[in-house]
Amino acid sequence: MLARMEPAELRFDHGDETPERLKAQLSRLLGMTAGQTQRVAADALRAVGAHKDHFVVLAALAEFGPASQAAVAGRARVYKSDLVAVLNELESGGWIARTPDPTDKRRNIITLTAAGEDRLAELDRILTTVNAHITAPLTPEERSQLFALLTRINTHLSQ
Amino acid sequence: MLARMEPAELRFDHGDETPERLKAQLSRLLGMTAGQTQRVAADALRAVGAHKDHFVVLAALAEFGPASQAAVAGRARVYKSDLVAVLNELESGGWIARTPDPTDKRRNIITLTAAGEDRLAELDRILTTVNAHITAPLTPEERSQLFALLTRINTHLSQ
DNA sequence: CTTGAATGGTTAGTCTTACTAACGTTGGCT
DNA sequence: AGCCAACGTTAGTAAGACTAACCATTCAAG
Repeated sequence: MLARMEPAELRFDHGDETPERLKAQLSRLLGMTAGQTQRVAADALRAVGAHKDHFVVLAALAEFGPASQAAVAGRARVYKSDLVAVLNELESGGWIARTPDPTDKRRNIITLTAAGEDRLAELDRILTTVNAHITAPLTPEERSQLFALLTRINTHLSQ
Repeated sequence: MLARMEPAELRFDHGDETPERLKAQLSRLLGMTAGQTQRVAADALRAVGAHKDHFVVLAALAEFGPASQAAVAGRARVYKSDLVAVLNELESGGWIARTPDPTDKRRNIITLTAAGEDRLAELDRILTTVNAHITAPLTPEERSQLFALLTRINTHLSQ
C-alpha cells in the first residue's frame, strides 16, 4: 500500500483512500491548507535565516516607531517571554538596537536600525512572493473573496 | 497599554494596533483562522475525552473496514508511531479491538466495535456542530465557495 | 533453501511552537 | 513609607509533528 512516511503531505483529498467523513470537515481543510502555507512561508524565511516573528517584530517597529518590549509584544502578538530570544537574534544581526530607557529604568527601548529597515524590506518581499505563489490558481477577485470570507470567520470567532 | 497575555486571541485585525504589513498576509490570516477553528474543535472533543486522531481513525475504520495498523495509518494520515497511543486509548475505551492477524504474524487487525460506531457517531455529531458554528456568519453558497477556494489552493500546494 | 531486504508494530527521542509561572528590579500611588 | 503593578528575563510545561532505531516476521532472489 502506501505506508511511506515522508514529512506528511498535507493534501486534503487522497481520493479513494480518504474517508468521506474527513472530506466534509471544513476545519480539517482549513487546518491542512494553513499548514501548507505556513510550511512554504517558514521554508522561504528559513532560507535567509529568519522566521515569522522576525518579520512581525520588524513590521511593528517600522510602523509604530521605537517602543518598549512590552509594547512590541502587544503589537506583534508575541509573548513577552518569547520576544526576548527574537530580539536577541535581531540585535545580533544588527537589525534592531536595545537601549535602556532613561526615563524608566525597567524598560528597554527597541529601535529599528537602517539595516533593520532593509531586512524588513527583504522579508516583506519574500512573503509577498510566497503569498503570490499560494494564491497562484486564484483570480484577483477570488483572492479578495477568500480574504473576505476568512476575515468574517475570524472576526466571528473572536466573539 | 494592552500587555495582557491570556491564551492569545487569534484575532487577525486589532485595528490601530496591528501593523498594516501583517494585515496584508493571507498566510497569516489563514493560519490564525485555522488556529481558531482547531481550538474550537479540540475543545469540543476534549470535553468528551477525545481528540482529532480519534475521529480520524474511527472514520477510517468505519469506511474501509478492519485493517492493519499500517493501513489505518496511511488512510488516517497519522504517523504509525503516534497511532500506537491512539489505538491504546481507543482500545481501552472499548471502541476498537486489536487482534493478531493469523495469516501474518507481524500484523494486528484493528476492528471497530459496536461501541466504536456509536463513539464515531458522537464525535461526528460534535464536529458537525463545530463546523456549523465556525461558518455561522456565511450563507450556504459562501460556505461552498470557501470550501472550493481552499480546495484549489490545497491541491495546488500539493503539486 | 538460504540469505538479504523490506514490512509491521513499538519505543524513544527530537524540534518546534504556544503558553504559564516566577523572580528581581523599578516605578506609580496613596 | 508601603504596596501593588509593570518590565524584562529565565525556566519550564504541554502538545504536535516528525525521525530513528529495534525486533519479529515475511518476502524475494539467487
